[in-house]
Amino acid sequence: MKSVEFGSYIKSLRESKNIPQRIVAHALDVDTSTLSKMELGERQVLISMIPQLAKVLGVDFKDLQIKYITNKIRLDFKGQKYLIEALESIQNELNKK
Amino acid sequence: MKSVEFGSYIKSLRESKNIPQRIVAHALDVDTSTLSKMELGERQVLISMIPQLAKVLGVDFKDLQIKYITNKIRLDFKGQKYLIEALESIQNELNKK
DNA sequence: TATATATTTGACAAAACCGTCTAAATATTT
DNA sequence: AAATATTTAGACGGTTTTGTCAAATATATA
Repeated sequence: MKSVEFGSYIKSLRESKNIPQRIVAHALDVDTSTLSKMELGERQVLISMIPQLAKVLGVDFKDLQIKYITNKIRLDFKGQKYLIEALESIQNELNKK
Repeated sequence: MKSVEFGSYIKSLRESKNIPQRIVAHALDVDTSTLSKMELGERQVLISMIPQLAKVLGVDFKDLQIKYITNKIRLDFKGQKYLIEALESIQNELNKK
């Protein structure tokens, strides 16, 4: 599956700071080929990579995690009629705890 | 990965109505072996199956979709620090549209 | 109990997905 | 323009996931 969205986001972040893939790839412990594919949406960015990614890109971890999650939910459940209700339901559940 | 939650839910639904796997499997166009594994969490239930599933099990589609989505989000993002904020963010976005 | 029905299991091949390697393509610097 | 650095693409083997088949278990019924 080609998802692109989050990949192109981190790519634009990286480019805006003039960091070569070499550096980011090393921080994620993959090679530049894999990172390139992640940026182009041909490989998944794992949620476990968000901490290292935020660090090496010099952005706020919180913001990046939120970006990642919202993007994933948008993608996974695009067009599902009761997504809003589902989000409310899980929020209620989380607020209780 | 063994996720179980939603699988055992539809299994209990099916059993409470005394519907054999044969019927449900046919509605989903898989064989009973696959359905058995879905119920036991050894195969994924696809979101695209929810309509047929609701119909054959005689339950409300809305409720079942919500159940599916909440379960998946809980599973995918368990332990992520800013999940609540991400949910709020995507809700804002959806309410605007 | 014997028989039929339902469910689960394990083996299997097909498909999807992964990260790496190599080399080509592209961009940047000197 | 040449040299260097960066990014992308394709091929590859390895791993994971998939659905089916056939056999093994479990459950229900005559």
